[in-house]
Amino acid sequence: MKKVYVGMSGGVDSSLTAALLVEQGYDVTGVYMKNWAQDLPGWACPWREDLADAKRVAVQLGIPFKIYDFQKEYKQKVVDYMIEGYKTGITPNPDIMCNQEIKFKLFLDAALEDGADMIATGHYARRMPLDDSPASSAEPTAPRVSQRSASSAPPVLGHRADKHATLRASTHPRISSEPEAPVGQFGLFMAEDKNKDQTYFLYRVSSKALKQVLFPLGELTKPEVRAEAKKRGLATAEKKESMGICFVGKVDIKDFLQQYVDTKPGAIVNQKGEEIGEHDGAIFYTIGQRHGLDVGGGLPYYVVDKDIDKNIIYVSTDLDDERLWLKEIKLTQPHWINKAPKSDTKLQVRTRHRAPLVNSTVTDANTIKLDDPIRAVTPGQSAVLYDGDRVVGGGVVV
RNA sequence: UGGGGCGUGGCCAAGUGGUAAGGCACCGGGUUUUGGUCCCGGGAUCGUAGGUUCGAAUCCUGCCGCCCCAG
Repeated sequence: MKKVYVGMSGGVDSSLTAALLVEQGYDVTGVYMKNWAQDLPGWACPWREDLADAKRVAVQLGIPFKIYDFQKEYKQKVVDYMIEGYKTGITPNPDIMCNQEIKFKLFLDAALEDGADMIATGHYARRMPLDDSPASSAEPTAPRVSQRSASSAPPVLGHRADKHATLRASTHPRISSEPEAPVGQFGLFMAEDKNKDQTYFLYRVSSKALKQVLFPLGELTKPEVRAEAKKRGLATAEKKESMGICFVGKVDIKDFLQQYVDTKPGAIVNQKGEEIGEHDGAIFYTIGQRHGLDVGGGLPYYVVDKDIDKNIIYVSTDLDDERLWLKEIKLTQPHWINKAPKSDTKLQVRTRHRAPLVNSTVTDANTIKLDDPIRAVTPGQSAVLYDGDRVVGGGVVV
């Protein structure tokens, strides 16, 4: 009987995950990962309730229950990564980091060491064995060498890319790119419920880890999960969705950062070059952002760029501002789940959770040319590439 | 202190006699396992003091403030 350790957060999804595995005959152990337990000014960390809920469900299911304390590692690998990223002017994605470093590395390793054969989580994603004929190779297009599109790249983009590349290089990037895994075994696929699919956050999971991971909810829709949980009388069946940074919760990111970073007021400059207001720290703002600028009158302003060194944020009322619509994305720290795509491979990409897929061409390991421009592609966020339902991999936007 | 114009919620801005549109910002809520986007909801008696009128933000007068022309 396979021994499976299930990450139980105290929510419906992971609760039902555990229940399903028990029913499927696995030897299930529930594990609550204690990653964050600190209150913040004006915000109480719900870890006690979450732990209690997870434990309650474990008791209902009659499975062993454990607590793994990863607070130290979570702080280092996820929170510090996030804080450092913001300091350099990018907009990091802590949840992707959390999956890479904590759930599918630390937790996996700890579980295996503890005697588990596999781990499982309540993610909406699917894992399936790949055929011998690797589905990874999409038909190669015109057999030309990857051509740089220097001409088509807007000057602004080039400038910005360089700027951020420099910034990143000066820090210690915490996202480590996995060595290319051998083709084979398992691929990561979008969930059946395209509305809840969470593969965007999982593209940095290694194929090695995928061999030992189960996603029992991959074939279910959210309403079904709710119904099934209710049918089984799980204590968390009606629990409200939790949102925000995983394990930390719905904290105001600005309030959170202010606990760790000192900032100074700076200028808000519009598309005409006029200073139209003052912000309280450029690191708090991200590309495409509209609210929080406190500048009113006429049309809404959107952040189109920022200069972290000068502490200036650039805004525009022009919805078609060229700085807001990129046709090409430059990546750093690429990570491919099974195999890197060949040059000029046609794939689909998304640059944020739940965003529609956009047809694109991977011209080389770190360049994606988009068929249609994407709004507010943001440095620090990830671009994830799909081949149909299969997650090919992706990288961090530079 | 010669002439002209303006002053509506934090900002922009409709409304010129019938009892305050709309947008932005902000706040609250919703969507969302990051940030962001998006969606819904919320606020003013109209610079001020009088007058005319059944009734005024809308007409008249004084005052205050601002802008332009006045070279």
